[in-house]
Amino acid sequence: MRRKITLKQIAKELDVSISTVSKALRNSAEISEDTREKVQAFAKLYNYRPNNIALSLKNRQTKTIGVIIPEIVHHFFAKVISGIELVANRRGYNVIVGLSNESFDKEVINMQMLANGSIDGFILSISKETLQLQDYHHFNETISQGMPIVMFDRVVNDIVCDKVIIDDTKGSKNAVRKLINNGCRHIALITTKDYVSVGRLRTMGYLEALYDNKIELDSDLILKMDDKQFSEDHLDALETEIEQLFARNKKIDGVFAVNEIYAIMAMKVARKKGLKIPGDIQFIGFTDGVLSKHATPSLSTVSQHGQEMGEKAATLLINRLELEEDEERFQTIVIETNLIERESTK
Amino acid sequence: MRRKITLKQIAKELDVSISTVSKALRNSAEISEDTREKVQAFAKLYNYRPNNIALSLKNRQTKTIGVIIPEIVHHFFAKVISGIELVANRRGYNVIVGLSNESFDKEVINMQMLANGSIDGFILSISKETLQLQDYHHFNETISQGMPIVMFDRVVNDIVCDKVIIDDTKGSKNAVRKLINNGCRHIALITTKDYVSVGRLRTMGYLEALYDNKIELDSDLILKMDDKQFSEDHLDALETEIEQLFARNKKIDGVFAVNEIYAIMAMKVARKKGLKIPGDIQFIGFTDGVLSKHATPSLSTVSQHGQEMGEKAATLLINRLELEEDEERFQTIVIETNLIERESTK
DNA sequence: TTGTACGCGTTATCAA
DNA sequence: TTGATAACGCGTACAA
Repeated sequence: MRRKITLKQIAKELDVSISTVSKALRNSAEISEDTREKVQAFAKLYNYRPNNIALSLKNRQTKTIGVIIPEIVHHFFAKVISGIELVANRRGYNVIVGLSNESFDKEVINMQMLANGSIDGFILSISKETLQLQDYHHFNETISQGMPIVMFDRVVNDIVCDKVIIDDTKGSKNAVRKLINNGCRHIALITTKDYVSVGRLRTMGYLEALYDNKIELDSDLILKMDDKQFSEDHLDALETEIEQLFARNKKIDGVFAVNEIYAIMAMKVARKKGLKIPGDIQFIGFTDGVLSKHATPSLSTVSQHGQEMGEKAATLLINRLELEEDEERFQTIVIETNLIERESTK
Repeated sequence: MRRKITLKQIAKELDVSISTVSKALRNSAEISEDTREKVQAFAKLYNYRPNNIALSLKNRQTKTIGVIIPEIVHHFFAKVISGIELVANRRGYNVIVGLSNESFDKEVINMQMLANGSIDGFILSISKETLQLQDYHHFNETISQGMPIVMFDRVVNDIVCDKVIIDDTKGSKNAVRKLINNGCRHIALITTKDYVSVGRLRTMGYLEALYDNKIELDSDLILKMDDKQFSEDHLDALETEIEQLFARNKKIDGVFAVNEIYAIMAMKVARKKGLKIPGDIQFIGFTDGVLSKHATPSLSTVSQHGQEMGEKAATLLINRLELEEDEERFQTIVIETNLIERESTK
């Protein structure tokens, strides 16, 4: 099992110096046509490729982007990665993925692992546990070491870096307004605890829409789930909670959920109770997922444009990496959401 | 924006040699307690971490695994990655992901990018285009350069390497047998063109089950889709094809589909025609996905155990990487499938 | 107990 | 036109 061929080996075989080989391969004008051809032919024969690691060491850059996401088995994050990959590869960068699994410790460890020279910069979405603990030292440390970070979707203001987000409040406000315009007056909200930034913002959108339309807030209609991750247990608990929500609010005629699974679950419960969708009750979720599209009835959702988010994030990061001087101004790009109307709304 | 601190800088600050610093940090007995403490304190203060790139170059190993998959926005592949990550991180490896997007060229480019020193070995699933072209030179080249490959799910016999697969034939045979036992006699098969290995094998399972149960094969019941990827267009075409399938076979009472989306689509079409599930017609799909679980009715499927596949693949690869001598025997691990019965079957 | 020298693979600079 | 040398950051065998 032979090793990959190196400049040194080529040089030895051809009885020239290493630097001659190096120059010949890079078509340097310094080298005679003769040697150049000889070297290139030999290199081609043995399928020579420069060693990336050595180049990284020398150039002090790895041409690799580190991506940390809370969970990969999730359509939205998968889409984002897909977008990052697209831009990164086009601009000559690799993408390396780390999973935090919604855990603070794993997030920290994963970042340390990558920050020690493996990558040039991070693109990440903060884990729920980190958001809850509000411990952001690892981000600040990374940044102060000169490694840029771009955050997407789940971000916090405390950290000074580029960000790509959607207007969660506006997106959910539009959704709830749509329900109201469609005649709903008793709209339930299924959301997460407030430490999840996107959950909080989407809740705000719900409140604003009610307020704008002079619909009185009924806190009994709001369900805040405490989810670390979508475990099986969590789903069961979710179902029970939703059943109780329906039990104590007989007049619910609309549901807005801050993610796909909550909405699907709510539809399931409603259907079990014999409610007609969208006749008796209408539903809107929040995400990009396949579940929404293929559910029965298909679910209207606020689209997050995950792919675009990934592309924007990668562009932001690479631009910063390739900037000559330190550009101090950090950007926050807000991606427009749009409401995809399907069968769950009138 | 300061750079990461290096041994050299510490040495200079403390006015000792680089190797002294290196040894002190690694708790070498050679170094006096005095200097050791001094160095360690300083290093801690400046948050010193050895540069991975330099270590990779020196040790001639990167402690990184390259994963190439055809498509990340896909529950099964996401699950596999998740499994790979789990094992890899536990054993001190990073995971770097490349997407082939079902394209031969992208697969080749991505592999070349990573093979030049960035990683120690590959875990991959072959793209559809590659399977169609039957051009496997890039795999053989990689292997002959001493870089191990572990293939999963979509594999080919021509390549000598470790593999992790499921028994596709057996899995689908069981599924179809289940339909037969449940009383189905006119079972449609929705599959892919034969160049997709798993499609072919699953088709075989279907045929075997029919044969074993002395049910005559009706080729009109078989639909072979030519899908490069699950684009929107493809889905539309799929729906049309399925409608025609139902139109020309009035008596269909069971459907076996080689993936989730085909099955869900077929259910949708059947429901549109007013058929009761599972009363009039029963469905079984093939995969791990969320769609199946949350569909209405929920879809019975052959579970592929993607997470386990990833774990096994990573274990296989890392074991080989850490083996002293070249172990020539290659393994093919077959993961058991099992039928998850949900509401789409009796 | 500490320091020097070397090598990992590459490129840039300077000398021959 | 070619080659020697240094440097990227690290660890280690060996010398002091």
